[in-house]
This record gives sequence, C-alpha cells and structure tokens, in this order.
Amino acid sequence: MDYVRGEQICSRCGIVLSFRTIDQGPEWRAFSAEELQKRDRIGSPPTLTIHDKGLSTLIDRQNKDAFGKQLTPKRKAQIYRLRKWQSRSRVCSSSERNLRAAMAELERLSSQLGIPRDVKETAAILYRQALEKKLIRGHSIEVMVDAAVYAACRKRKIPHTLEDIERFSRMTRRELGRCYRLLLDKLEIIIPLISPLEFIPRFSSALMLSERTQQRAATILLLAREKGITVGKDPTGLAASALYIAAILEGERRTQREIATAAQVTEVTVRNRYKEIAQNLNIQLKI
DNA sequence: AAGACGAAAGTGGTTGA
DNA sequence: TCAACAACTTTCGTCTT
Repeated sequence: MDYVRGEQICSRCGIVLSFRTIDQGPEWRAFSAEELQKRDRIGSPPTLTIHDKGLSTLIDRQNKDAFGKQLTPKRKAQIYRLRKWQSRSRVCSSSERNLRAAMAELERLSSQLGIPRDVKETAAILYRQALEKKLIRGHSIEVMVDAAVYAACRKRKIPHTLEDIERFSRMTRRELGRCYRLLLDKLEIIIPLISPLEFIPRFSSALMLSERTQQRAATILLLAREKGITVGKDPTGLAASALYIAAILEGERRTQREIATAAQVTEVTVRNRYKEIAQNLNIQLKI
C-alpha cells in the first residue's frame, strides 16, 4: 500500500490495483501524543483547509451559562453585543471571504484529483501566505488556488503535471503556470526539480508494464543522467522514452503511440528522446 | 494497414543584451 | 523590451514490417 498516494500497488508487477483507497489505520483520531491517549473518535483536527482553521466558536443563542443557569439581564445584554460583533466580524473581512471561497475551491479540486490530505493542507498554507503577501489581487481566487495545489503536489513529490490540474480546472495551463511561478517567486519556495523517475510507476500502470520493465527504465534514466543528456529535457518525455526502451528490451513492446498517450507527450518527443538515449548508452534495439 | 521515421513550420518560455 | 534560442508540438509525406 502506498498510503501517501492512496494507491494499492502490486509489489510484483507494479500495477495499480486500486486508488483513492480508504485509510485502514486506527479510526480514533489523534493529533498529538496527548490525544493518542484519549482515543477520541469525534471532532475534527485543527485544519488549515477551513477558512478559520476549524476553530470557530459560536456564542449560543440560549441565554444560559455553562451550567445551564439563566443569565442576569446585565450579562445577557453583554452577551448579546458580543454575539452581534462576532457575527459581523466573522465573514465580513475581505480576506475571510476570500479564504472561504478559496477553501471551497481547494476542496473541490483536491477531491477531484484525489490528492491526500497533507498535500491539501500544504496547498492551503501556500494560499494563506499568498493572501498575506497580497499576491491574489489581480488574479482570480480559482487560478491561485489551483496553482497552489500544483505547487503543493510538486513540493510533496506527487507526480501530477500541469495538464492534470488543467483537466479539472477551468483555467488554462498557461495561466496556471504563470501563477505557479508567481507563487514560487514571491513566497521564495524551493521546489525540487521533478525527476523523471517519479513518473515511471504512473505511466507503467497505465501501460500495464511489469516491475522488471520499470526497474530497467529506472536504470536507463540513471545512466542517461550520468551522461548528462537529461538536463533541460521534459521529465515526462524522458520517462516515456526510457519506458519505451525498457519495454522493448524486456519483450513487452508498446508502440510509440501508446507510450506517448500514456505520458501525454507526442510520439515525436518519445522518438527523439529514445534515439538520444539509445545512442548515448549504446543500446541496440532490434525492431 | 499500422507503425516508425524525419523534415519543416509553429508555439510558449527563457535568456542575455 | 526585444531578439535569439532551445525544447516541444503539429503536420505530413515516406519508409518498413
């Protein structure tokens, strides 16, 4: 089981048997050592994905204190005023309203993408920081949230491409990329370059390739990197062509078209990459 | 007939003056 | 800000299996 991605993967052939699985861990919630002792089963964790971090307190309408006693008239008036100001302040600040819309969009997108909760939280943090630095102004909430989700995926090494996000977003890849870059610049986030290796399991399961082939593709990629022919190249294209070569070597040939479709690149890119790699690593492919 | 190949022209993004 | 540039895409005609 890959709990981070919520995928059940066959350890022999690497095929993804199921995804978006249910966490089968203990059902009591525990977010600190103290809570672990109590084994509470109720209540939500303090989460950053709700606009007020899930920590809102409502002043109840019943004019009773914690012991159920009626309040004195003076106290009652005081509580009434508190209640009024609470309701006014809660959603009326513009950033609160913004966050409210943003977290709804975050919820929608992340459930469609099926990303795990910690990545969602990361995206929420990024968005909050962006909001504090006034980066949202001039952009729609939606596009910034989607860009934050992409950034969070990159940060947590979830192999999603911009195209994946684009599919569930109303935004274009270009706008998303622009806002993503803006986030990186202004928030000074360091995002590790995504390695082609990360895409291998994903493409392989789409192509029904065996574990052996995946291993082989991985070593091909590592050798290619040593030769220095991978810099500046599209990681998905590299992963695709390495898989193409590996599949042929392992007798599981796939057509360039199949590979290209799975990796969302063109045949031409697969072709160019694999020619380069085969030449540099002296791999003879009998066609 | 399908797959592989490669040339040519176009696109979006980076870089360096 | 603009031009040069590298990587990738699209398109299309040709060759191979």
